[in-house]
Formats: sequence, C-alpha cells, structure tokens
Amino acid sequence: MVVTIRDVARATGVSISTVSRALANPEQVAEATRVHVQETARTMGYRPNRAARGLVTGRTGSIGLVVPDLENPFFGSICKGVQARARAAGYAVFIADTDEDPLLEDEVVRGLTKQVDGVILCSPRGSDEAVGRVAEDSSLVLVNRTLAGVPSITFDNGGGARAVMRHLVALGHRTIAYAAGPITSWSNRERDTALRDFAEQSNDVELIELGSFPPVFSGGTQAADLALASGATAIVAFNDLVAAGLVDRLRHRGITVPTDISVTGFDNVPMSTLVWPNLTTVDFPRIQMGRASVDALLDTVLGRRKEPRPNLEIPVELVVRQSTGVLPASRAASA
Amino acid sequence: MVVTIRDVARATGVSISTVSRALANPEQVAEATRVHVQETARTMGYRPNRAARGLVTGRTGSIGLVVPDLENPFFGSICKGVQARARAAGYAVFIADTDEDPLLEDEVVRGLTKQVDGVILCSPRGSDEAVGRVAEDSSLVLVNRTLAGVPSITFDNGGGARAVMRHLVALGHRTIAYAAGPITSWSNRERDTALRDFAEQSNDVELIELGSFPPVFSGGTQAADLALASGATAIVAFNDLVAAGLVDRLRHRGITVPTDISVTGFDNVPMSTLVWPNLTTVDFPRIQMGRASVDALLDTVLGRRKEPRPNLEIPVELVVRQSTGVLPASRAASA
DNA sequence: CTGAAAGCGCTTACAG
DNA sequence: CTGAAAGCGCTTACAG
Repeated sequence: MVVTIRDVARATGVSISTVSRALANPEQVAEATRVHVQETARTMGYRPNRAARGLVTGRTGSIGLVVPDLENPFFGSICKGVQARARAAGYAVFIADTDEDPLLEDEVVRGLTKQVDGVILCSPRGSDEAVGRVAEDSSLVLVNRTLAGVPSITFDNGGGARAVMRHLVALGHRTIAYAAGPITSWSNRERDTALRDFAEQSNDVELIELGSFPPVFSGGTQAADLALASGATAIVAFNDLVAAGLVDRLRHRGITVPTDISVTGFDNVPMSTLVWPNLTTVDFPRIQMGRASVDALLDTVLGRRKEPRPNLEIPVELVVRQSTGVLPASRAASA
Repeated sequence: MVVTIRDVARATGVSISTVSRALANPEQVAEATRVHVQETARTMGYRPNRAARGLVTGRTGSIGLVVPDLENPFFGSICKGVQARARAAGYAVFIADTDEDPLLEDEVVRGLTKQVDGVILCSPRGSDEAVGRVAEDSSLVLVNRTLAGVPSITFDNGGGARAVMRHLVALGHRTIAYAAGPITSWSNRERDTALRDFAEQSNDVELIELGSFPPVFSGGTQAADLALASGATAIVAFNDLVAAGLVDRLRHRGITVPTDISVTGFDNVPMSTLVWPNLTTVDFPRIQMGRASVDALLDTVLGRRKEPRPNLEIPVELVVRQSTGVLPASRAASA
C-alpha cells in the first residue's frame, strides 16, 4: 500500500540509487532521467521514509521541543514559532510537556535525544547541573535561561524592568513595590535585580520587595494586601496573571486602579487586554523567540556557525495601557 | 559515542539477537542472561534506536497531533492531555500547527503520515472531502468533529447548550439572544441547533439569532449593540472570548451584567474567571479529551478493538458564576 | 551519469 | 534458550 523507493525505481526503469539521487541530489543525475523520476515519484505519491534515511545519514530531520506547561499560553506561542520555522526548514517537531517537573524533564530529554537532531529546552526549573549534563550528549538550545557553554535565547528582562521603572517614575511614583515570582525562576531573578539596581541608582526611588508569590492569579490576590500595607503607590507584578489578581483584590478592597494605585505586569499575554483596566505590561515577542531558537539550533546542528554563539537576547517593549497613571495628589507628600 | 545494541552484545558476551530479546521480549530469555543484559544495557545508557526498530516492525512509536492554532489555550490543553497519555503509553508526539489553513492541514497530515502510527486531527475547518481522503491512508482520530466512518471524539455541545437554556429559563429569561460563532464551525452548528430546538420545544421561549461573529473578544464587542437592540434579556455567546467582549461593550454602554442583562459563554477558559463579573459558562474538559483521543487512536492502531467505535461524546458541565442573574423586574412584562 | 553493494541499528522467523 | 541470517527503506562511496 505504501510506495517505496523500489516501486519508483521499477516504474521508472532505473536503479534505486538513481531514484534516490534524482530526489535528494538532482544535480548528479542527467536531466531526462531526473525529470522522469521526479515526475513518476510525484504521481505515485512517493515520500521517502525519514526513519530509513535517518538511519544512514545520521540525521533524523526532527527536533525536540520541551516545555514546562503546554496549557500556559506563553509556551503555546513559543511552540507556534518553533513549529512554523521548523517546518519551513523541513524539520518535524517532537513536543514534550514536563509538567514543571525537573525529573521528568531530564527523563524526557534523554528519551528524545536519540530521535532528534537537537532539542530546544524551555526549562525554567531544572538545576544547572542537570541541564549541563543533558547538554553534553545532545545538541541543545536553552530558551529563557542561560548556562555557560550552552547556546541560549533570552528576553531582555532587565531592559523591560528598567522601562517599567522609568515609566512609573515619570508618572511621579517614588515608592514602588515588587510582587516577585518564584525564587527559582531565572526570569524573576533578572527582573528583580534590574529593579533593585534601578532603585539604588536613583537616590529618591524606593523599591519594596513584597516577597515571592505563585505566578498565577491567586498570587496577585495574596500580594495585594501586602502592597497596600507597604504604602507603595505603584506595584510591579511578576507577570500579567499576578497583575490581574492584584487589580481584582484591590477592587474588592475599594481601591481603584490606576486612580489610587498603579499596577504593571510582564509578558503581555492576550488576557492583559481583557481585564479592566487593561494592563500596562512588557511585551515579550514569543513567536519570534520560537523562531530564533530553531535558527540557533540548526546553526549548531548543521554546523553553520563556527564560533560559538553563547546567548542571543531578544529586545522587549513596554506597552502602556490603563493600569498606570500619575501619582495621586493626596499621596505626593508621602514620597 | 552513542551506544548501540552491538556494544551491549559485546559487553555482555551474547549475540545482538539475545540483547534485543532480553529488552523487548524478556520472557524469551533465560533469567540469568536477561538480568545480565538488562543490567549492562542500563549502566551503558543504551536506548534502542526507534527509527531502526520502526523500520523492521513497521511501527514508529510516534503519533501526530495536528491543531489549528497552538497559541489558542483551548488546543494547548488538548495537547497537554495528548502528550501525557502518549508518554504513558510509550509514544512520542509530533506536533503541527496548521494556522487555521485547510490546505496546510492537508499537506501537513500527509507529510506526517509516514512518520507516525496515527494522527489526531483537530480540524474545525477542513472540508469533509479533504478529511475523508486523508483518513483513507492513515489511522486518524478526529477531535471536535465527526465524519462517517472515522473514529472521533466530541464534546456534548448540545447538552451544554441545553443546560445553558435551562439555567436562563429558571432565572426567568424568556427572550434569549445567541451570538453565533463562525458558520463553518462544527461546534457552532451543534450549539445553534440545540438552542433552537430547545426554544421551539418550550412554547414561551424566544431565541433571537444575532448573526455570526468572529470567535474572539472583538466579536463580542460587535454583538453587544445588536443584542441590546434585540430586546433580549440574556445573551448566549459562542465562547468565553465573545462573552468577555460582550460584557466589556455593555459596560461602556452603561449596562450592568448581570443586573440588567445576563451573559453566558462556552469553554471555561482560564480567562473566564479573570473578567468581571466572572463568566457563567460551560466547562469542556479538554485535557480529558486529549487523553481520550490517544486512547481511541491506539485502539485502532494497535487493533485493540474489533467493532468500530465511530464517536465518543464527552460530557460537559455548566459552571454558574456571576454573569447570569434573575430577570430584572422592569423587564418581566416584556416576556 | 548510473548501478551494485555495503551498511545504518534494529527485529524476527528459522535452525539448532 | 540462543545465534546466524535476512531484511526493513534508504544513502553513498566505489566502480565503471
């Protein structure tokens, strides 16, 4: 039922070697033969068996993509970018969801490594040691984190955090709270450090660290009361979900955003324009990151690049919407 | 660098046949040999090359998953379910995003079919003919749509629609509007039919069809003004995004949900609890659907089931939240 | 420019 | 219970 190279050879009257060449290295075959073979292959619906090809070439034509949670739209977008670019390059994509479990991640990557030419790993949780070990026996590109000696792509978290601070300061805010994400999160550390450095370098801005919260809606609910008690006039949330939780809890406490207090997020997930007020946030071009990670992987897999390219940082952009406003006059004195 | 069955055979002092058996069919090998081989294989970090195995067995150990849009959380959840169940069954998952393009879908499925044992196809857009043709030369399971002779899994859209109607009628509503989704959408047709049938069978309920809208936030924005003009006291939206757009536009028009008018969605996406008021909606257990689709595929691929199982319908559940309320007294007369 | 042959890493009748 | 051999569908030196 399924047509093989042998069927095409028989139908064309040439050897399987010639069929193989006509399809994979057309320039090695006489024009007449080439055309005939290609034509026949197409009408017969022949598609080379990739597994068989991979066995001899050592290339599978597939890449692996490992993400912590497919349900999270952040990773969904990355998948989309990876998928699109991989297809354009003729690669198929294996996907694996690690459920935020570092052990599962390790197991999954190892299971995948034989079946693919390289792996794109979105691993916010795994330890440096675990990731480093994996990098030894497979071509790896890290997304959203760095590790010495391993190519990676990250967003410019620091730049985003500074843009947020500049924006809030321009609106008159001087006492700013940060509702941090998981301490194990690389993104969180980058943002936190940039926020703190910014505050230290401007002598009249105070940064209040509210603590670490789950990176979800209820994390924001928790953080809201602490933020109010802290006396901050603006709250920087670890991400949009936390920001949404903050806004919701503040409303229940009778506080209006942005009239009474300003709130910002990170990520610019679609939801950020669905809550009211629309969230001021930092846009992370996730599809672009997905595409870039495929390029980086193919660079190393195909040996297209001689000098190692340790990390590529993707610029991000502040998106100002309705959740930030000028410092309320009544609070100006407290600053 | 990579360890093959030959390396294990050499290290163990047996033939590669025995190594193969000890690993794949342990009961065919003497206990002592089996233990020794298994032990050695493990310490050497041997993993059978799936491509090579597939070449001889005719089974790839992989399945394909084709979705219209990975960025859409609805499909992200399905992916997650598919992924989890596939891994549990020892299968790897190829993923493909068709960008809502029926032509690309066809091409992608054909490209995949050689590399996998079967395909799970989430294809709300492709024509019956196109899908039928694909079904001929690959093991297929359809998600969220049916087609004669092809196994499929769907949600009980009709049951969900009826539950919504019963709920609204119990709250006193008699004039109910439907903001429909794309007319090409199978889910939309199912919901629409059930809503209409329900209205026809109860002699005092009127269903007003507002027309077809894009299944996104702005679709709801469009529908809101039509709904208001229609005189309906409750609006059933095609999905949660449309419902969110409706609520938002109604607020801008000075209408309060649910005091003045009730709104419901479908899907129960995470966002439905982030908008205010939280949406009354119909929960679709998407992860469960992902898992069920893998089971259905393996049933046919592995021939585990003799009689064909044409369609499995997954029950759904009404989730009552804050966007629906009793019919306002001022409007009771108009019903 | 083309074909015969070897071989990629495995599984599985077939003998013993 | 175990091994030698054939073969899955391809690619690629090696001859010609």
